[in-house]
Amino acid sequence: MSLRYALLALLRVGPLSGYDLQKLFAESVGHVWHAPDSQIYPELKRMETEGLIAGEEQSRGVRGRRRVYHVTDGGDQAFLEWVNGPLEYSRVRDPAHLKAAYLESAGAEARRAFLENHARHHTELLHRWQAELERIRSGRHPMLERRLATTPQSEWARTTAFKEFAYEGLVERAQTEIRWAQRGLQMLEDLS
Amino acid sequence: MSLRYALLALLRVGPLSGYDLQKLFAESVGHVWHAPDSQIYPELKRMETEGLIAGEEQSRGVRGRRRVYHVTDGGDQAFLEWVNGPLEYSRVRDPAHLKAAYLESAGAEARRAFLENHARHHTELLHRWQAELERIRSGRHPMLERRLATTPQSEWARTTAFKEFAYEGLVERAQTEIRWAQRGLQMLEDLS
DNA sequence: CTAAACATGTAAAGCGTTACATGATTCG
DNA sequence: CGAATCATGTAACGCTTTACATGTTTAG
Repeated sequence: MSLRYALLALLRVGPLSGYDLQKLFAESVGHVWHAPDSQIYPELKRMETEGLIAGEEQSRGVRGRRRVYHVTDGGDQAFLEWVNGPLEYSRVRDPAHLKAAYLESAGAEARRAFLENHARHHTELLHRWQAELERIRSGRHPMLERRLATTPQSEWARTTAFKEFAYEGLVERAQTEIRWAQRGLQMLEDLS
Repeated sequence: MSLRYALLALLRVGPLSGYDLQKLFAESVGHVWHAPDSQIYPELKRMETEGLIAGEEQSRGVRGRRRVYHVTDGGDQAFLEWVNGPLEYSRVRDPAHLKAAYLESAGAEARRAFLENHARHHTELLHRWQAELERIRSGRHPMLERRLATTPQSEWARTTAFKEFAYEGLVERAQTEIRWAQRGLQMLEDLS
């Protein structure tokens, strides 16, 4: 349900084809909301039939074609309703902590592997998010640049601040997970 | 895919009916993996046809019946493969941080409401998990008690330690989210 | 006798994943 | 001319949610 708002957020900055959108998606919103192409194209179609976006068919070379979408007034309104509306939190469903709770049934090797993997996984995320933060702070973020180009200069600080803030939250979360896993590894040593 | 392992974890301690399981589920594993009854009953059936568990029909009063399930050798093995196997992390999909990244498009009121709600939501989770931790530490946890009853005393410390550890991770995560939201509220003041 | 608790599901719809499928264009 | 990139999907399957659906037993 959030996918369409992620797509609208990108399209609100300017018209894009499904392909461009998908590329841009991967290196911006995709960091907080993954979606494969096979989900993006059908969703764009659905959004068009619902009147949130409109597409124009363009030709590319002799036989090539691409469909460039832009946000309609309805889509803009839907986006604003989403950002201004309440967020519903989904139920807890946490494979890592579920497994952690039953780790005593695992072998010594599997316990260590689990915790090391947890630390590794979140370290990768941490790096990704730190790099993203760096790009935002240094003004080298592709989507943010496009975004600021259509934003009054008086709003630049605010716009950047919210982007930074979002990624800071992700960085802190990753750090918390890494600390937890490392404390777990320490615990394994203490227990043996 | 984790649901069945959560169910197996409970059943491995001792046979239970779908109803008992569902009640126990809500106050133990349900804290890290939510599932409604309408998902539990069909899953039990599927697990039975796959040979992971076996059910015995019991009568209750004149017309009443209940099906009591126990774990088969195959189910036990499947559970051990799960705890000993690698955990696959799902792709990032984070509604709260997605929205946070576009908060500058929201009105001042909606921004504050979002962050306050985020803090409130995670404060509730924090309380739930702290209470759970307290029950684990004081030996008043229903599932853990049943569990320890079938565990050699030499393993009690270890078993309890892993449960504590899992919930500590959840507590720390909730605290991180609350701190983040509160820093965001501070940021709103600073920006205005 | 009535409410709460016991007991067990079905059906439909939505979202997401994975695998499959195809073709055009541009650059070197 | 071949590889990379551009461009767009379909199909099948699985998990989750929500709503609906029904009946029994026990305690007060």
